[in-house]
Amino acid sequence: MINKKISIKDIAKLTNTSITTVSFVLNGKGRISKEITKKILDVAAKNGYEPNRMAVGLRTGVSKVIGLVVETIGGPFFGAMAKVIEEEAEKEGYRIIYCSTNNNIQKGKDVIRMLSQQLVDGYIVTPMKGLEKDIQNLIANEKPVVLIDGYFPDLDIPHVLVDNHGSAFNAVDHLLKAGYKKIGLITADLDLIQLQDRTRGYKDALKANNIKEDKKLVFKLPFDTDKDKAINSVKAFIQQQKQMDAVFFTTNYLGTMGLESIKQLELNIPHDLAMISFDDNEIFSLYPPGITTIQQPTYEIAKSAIDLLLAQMGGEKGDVSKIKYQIPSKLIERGSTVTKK
Amino acid sequence: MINKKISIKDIAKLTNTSITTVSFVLNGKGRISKEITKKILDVAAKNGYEPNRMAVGLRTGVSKVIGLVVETIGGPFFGAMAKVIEEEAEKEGYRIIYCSTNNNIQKGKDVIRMLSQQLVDGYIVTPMKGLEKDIQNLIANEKPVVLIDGYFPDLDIPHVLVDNHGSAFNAVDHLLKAGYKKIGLITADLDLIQLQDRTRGYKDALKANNIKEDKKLVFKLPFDTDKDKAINSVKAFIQQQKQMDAVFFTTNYLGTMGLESIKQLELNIPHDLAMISFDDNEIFSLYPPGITTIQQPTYEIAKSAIDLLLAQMGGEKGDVSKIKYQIPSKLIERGSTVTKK
DNA sequence: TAAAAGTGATAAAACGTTTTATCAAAAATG
DNA sequence: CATTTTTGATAAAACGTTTTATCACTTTTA
Repeated sequence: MINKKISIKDIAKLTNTSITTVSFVLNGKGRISKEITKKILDVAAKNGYEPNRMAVGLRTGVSKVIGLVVETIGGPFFGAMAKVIEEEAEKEGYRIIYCSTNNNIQKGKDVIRMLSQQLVDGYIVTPMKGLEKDIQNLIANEKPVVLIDGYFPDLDIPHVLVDNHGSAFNAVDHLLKAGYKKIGLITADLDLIQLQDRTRGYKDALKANNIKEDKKLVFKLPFDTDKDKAINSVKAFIQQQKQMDAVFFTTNYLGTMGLESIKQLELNIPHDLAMISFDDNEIFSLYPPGITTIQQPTYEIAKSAIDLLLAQMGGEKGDVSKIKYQIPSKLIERGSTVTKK
Repeated sequence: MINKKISIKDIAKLTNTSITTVSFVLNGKGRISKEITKKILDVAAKNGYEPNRMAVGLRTGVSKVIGLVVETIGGPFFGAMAKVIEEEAEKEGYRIIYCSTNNNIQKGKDVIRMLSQQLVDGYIVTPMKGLEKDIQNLIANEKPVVLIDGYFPDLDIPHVLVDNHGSAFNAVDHLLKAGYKKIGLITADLDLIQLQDRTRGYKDALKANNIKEDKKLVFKLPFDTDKDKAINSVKAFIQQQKQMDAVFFTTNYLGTMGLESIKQLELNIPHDLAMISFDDNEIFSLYPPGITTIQQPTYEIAKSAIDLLLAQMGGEKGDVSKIKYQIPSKLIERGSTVTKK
C-alpha cells in the first residue's frame, strides 16, 4: 500500500482513456459507458487514488477548509465548541484550520490575512474591537463569515452567542431574590462587547429591583496581570468592600480566580460571601459547597454557527446578514447562593 | 481596500513586465534591475497582493500547513499544547489544521487519509494502537511525522512525551514513603501505551518497596461509560477495598472523577483516603486540601515536538527515526498526600 | 432516406504559480 | 574589432485538476 501518489493522468494511461473521461467518471459527470466507468473506478480504487486538493482548489477555487479564529483554543469553552464544529464540518467534508488571537488585535489581523490567501472557504471568528474592517473585507470578497461568542454592534454580520445580558440579569436577580443586598461585580478590563453586555445585565437587574448602583462594588481587573497579582488585587477588593455579601464574576477565568481569592481569605461561601460565575466549569460543580454558574450552551452555539456557515457555503443564497442568534443560558444553582435566612 | 484578489499576472500587466519578472522580484530570485524591482514591489504592496496558496502548493508541492491529530482538543492538556504548537509554527509561516480522533481508530485512519491528500507538509499525531500502518505510510511518502503523548513500542518514529513510567513510579514511591500501605490504582480500560507505562511504574514502585501487588487494588474503568455510571463504579470500587489507604489515578479525567466519587462517599482526604492524579489541573490545586499531582511539562513537550517537526520540514536531513524524548514530570505535592502520622 | 437528436468520448484551455531555458543587448575581453 | 561574458528580462512548460466545446458515430424522427 506504500504508493507514490497517483494522478488522474496515470489512471487515464492505465485504462487507455483520456484525462477528461477519468475526471468525469470520478465526479459522476458527463456520459461515460458502464464498462469504462467500472474499469476506471477499479483502477482508481486499487491504486488508492486521492485527488490533489491543491489542484482541485486552484481549479475550482474551493478548498474545503474552514478557518476557525478563536481567542484561545485551550480552556473548556472554546475547546468544547471546537470539537462540535470539527465534527459537524467533517460530515460535509470540510476540515478546520484554527488560529488563536489571544485577544491581540494585530494577531487577529495577521491571522485573517493569512487565512484569506484563498485557502479557506469560510470563517468562524470570535470578534474583537478593531477587526471590523478585516472581517468586512472577507465578506466583500464573498467569503461567508459567522461570528461566535461576540458581535459588532453596528454591523450586520451573522452571529451566534449566548444571551449575555439576559443571563447576567437572571444571575443577579437570582442573588437578590435569595436575599443578598450588596452585590459586587468583578469583570475584566477588556473592550469586549460580551463583557459590556454582562455588565449591563448586572446593572439592569439592580435597577429592576430598585437598588441603587454602587460604583465601589464594581471591579475591573486589568488585562494581562499575572495570576498571583490578579488574585491579590481581587483579594484586596473583596476585603475593602466589607458590606458586600455576594459577587458576580463575568467570566470563567475570573470565577476560578475569585474562588482562589476567597479561599485564601478564608471566607465561607456562601455565609460570608455568595458568588456566581459566568461559564460553568468542572471546578464549580466540585468545589464545596458548589458554585452557582451560568452555563453557556456551548453545543447549541457551536452547532448553530457551523450550520449557518455550512448553509452559506453550500450555496444558500438569501441575505444572512440579519441572522443573529442569542441563545439562552441555564442558571445552575448550587450551594454558593443558598437563600439567606 | 476592498480588493478583488490580484494575481501575479495583473501585476505584470500593471507594470509592463512579464509574469516571470514579477515572480522573480517577489521571491528575490533571478536578476532584475533596482527600478523594476521597486516598481513591482510598490504595485504589489498597493494592491495588497497575496500569493494564491493553492497555486503555490500545486506548483511546489508545499502547503505550509501542519496536521495536528489529537485525541480531543478540549481539555487542558491538549489545549495547552495546541497553543504552543500553533505559536511556534506560525513563526515559520505554517498554519495548523487540526483533527481529533476521540480514541476511535477508524476516525484516526480517516483523518490521516484526509490530511494526506497532499494538503499537509507534516504531522504531529497522538498515536493509538491500530494506526501503525497509516503512519508508516506517511513516512514512506516522505512526510515528516512526530508522535506526541504516546509512541509505538516496536517502531522507530520520533516521538516526545512525558516519562510515564518514571512519573508513576515517583508518585507511588512518594505515597509509600509518606506511610501509605495499601495503594490502589485506577486506570482506564484503553489499550494505550501511556497507561501501560504508568501502570508499570505503579507496579515497579511497589516492587522496589518490597510490597506484594494486590490485584484487587487495581481497577480498570471501562471506556465510554457515561460519567454518572463511571462515578458509581469508582465509588463501588473504593468501598469494596476497605483496607486501601491511598489511590493513584492514571489520568486527569479519572482524577477529577475520583474526586467526585470520594466527595460523594464523604471520605476525608487524606485521612480516609490519600490520592494522587496524573496531569495537573486547576481543580487539583483549588480543591481542599489540594490534590497531589504529576504535572506534565506541556510546554516542553509541545515545543520539542514542533521544533522537531519544523527541523525536518526545513530540509534537515539525517536520520531522525531514533529521536525519542522522554521528558521528566514534576510531582506537585499537596494536602492529599501528607505524611501519615 | 435525409435530417435531427442523442450518445460516448476527448482535446484543449484555464486556474496562478515556479522555474528552466533562452534571448537580446550591453559590457568586458583579447 | 570580433568574441566572449555579463546583465536584465522573458517565453513556455509544468503542477493536477475541471469544464467547455467539439467530434464521430448511432439512433431516432419526419
